[in-house]
Amino acid sequence: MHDLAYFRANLEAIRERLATRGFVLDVDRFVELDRRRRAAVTETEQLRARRKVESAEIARLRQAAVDTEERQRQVRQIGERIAQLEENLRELEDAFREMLAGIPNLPHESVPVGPDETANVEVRRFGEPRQFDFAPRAHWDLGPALGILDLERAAKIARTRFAVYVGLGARLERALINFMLDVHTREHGYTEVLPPFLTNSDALFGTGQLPKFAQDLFRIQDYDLWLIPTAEVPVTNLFREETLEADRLPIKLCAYSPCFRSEAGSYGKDVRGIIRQHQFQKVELVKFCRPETSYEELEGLTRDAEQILRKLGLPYRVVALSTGDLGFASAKTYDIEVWMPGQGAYKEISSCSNFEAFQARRAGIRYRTAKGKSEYVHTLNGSGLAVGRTWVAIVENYQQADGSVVVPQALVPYVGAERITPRGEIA
RNA sequence: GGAGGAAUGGCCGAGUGGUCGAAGGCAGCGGUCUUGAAAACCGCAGUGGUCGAAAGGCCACCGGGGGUUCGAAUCCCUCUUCCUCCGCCA
Repeated sequence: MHDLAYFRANLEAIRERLATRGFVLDVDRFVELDRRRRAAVTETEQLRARRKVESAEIARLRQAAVDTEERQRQVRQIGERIAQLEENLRELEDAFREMLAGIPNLPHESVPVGPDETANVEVRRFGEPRQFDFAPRAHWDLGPALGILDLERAAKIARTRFAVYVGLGARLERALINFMLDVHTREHGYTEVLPPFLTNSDALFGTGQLPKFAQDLFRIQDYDLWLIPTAEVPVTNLFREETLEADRLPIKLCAYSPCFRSEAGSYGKDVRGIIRQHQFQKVELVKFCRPETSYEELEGLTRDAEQILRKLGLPYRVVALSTGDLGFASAKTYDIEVWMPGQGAYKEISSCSNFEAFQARRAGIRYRTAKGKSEYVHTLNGSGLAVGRTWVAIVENYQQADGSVVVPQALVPYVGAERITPRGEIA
């Protein structure tokens, strides 16, 4: 959500800026809606002011024992007129708010301008893709062969795009979650939270998933509850409609959660394996900070996420998304992409964004400045990391010619094994 | 799930139909006094919207939504949250 006064005062510049991310702002419609809405507000309020005065007059007259029947009748008519105007105003407000809530954030000035992901800019790289002396296999071959991943039974009990992890496969997933949480809490200063995995509509509006992206979510029947698509939603909304003390900032939280996405419209994309699932596990990093430090905090948050890959010895690169590839609420985003030998490509494993005050305005998250004024915080988040994709990266990068997988050193204490070999836990 | 009670400004707490945006206290800010501070005293102080160049008006907000009324913090309905008791449960 944009700041209304700022938005009105800079319409043309904003229209041009939004165009770089492929959003067409209907300036005429905005101006017209805003004009009509304000006219309705003025008219309604003037009538309300009149009713107030008249009512006070009635009170006075009645104390003086004067008959007020006729006056009451007149004021009743004013009241009826107000009710009509209020209904009209409500419609205008709804239309206006809906339009405003559907406008994406403005890209930060440092974001490369371009129409789509082809304009993304690589900012750094870590490690080199390993040279195999055999043909590396993809995880959808390795997993079932090792008996650690069962997609067929998952489809039977749920549907396609779900997975069952078995034996050391399940253990590896759990090990990664604990490893990531330990690194972020012990070494990077984040506080761990374990939030609800379902949230209400208000929370999803706050972070920007609603109203525009309802089709990407799973909804619970008969309740105003949805399965979270990311822990960003419950964690960012922790402080919804709250004013934080400035000396508490920045607040750094991390959370493990499963994430649920309908993946509507992604037919034919990443259909094999577990790259794209309806349910996956993720450790999320979330920050609340003062506006003047948010870009510094974005660099730090991205480094924190990268650190997991470094410790695991997985090659990756960091990419600055172009204006055309930015998510709805983001002002700037770095994607971290890990090397996947089975697919011969770098695949997104984390997305780290600064939302500036866009989410804070929607969710009403403020802080009190030194002068005592309350202002909106900046919010940031990033995956630290997507656990399922990290699982894939380990299996594919650490595979051996005999089909086994060597466990990265940093993870051995968590997995309790140095190597994953077929065990046949479930036939 | 059932029965009762509660929800007022940063905090505490008055207020059951008519200048109540809301007494009082605490905390906050400015000032007087003081070498300085404290105390005391005086004053200022909420959020959002809207009109206005500004000064300043006006409107809304007493947990959320709806209703009754000329007029609602006050009455009615409903929802939410918290507390007490019963039931159930991990």
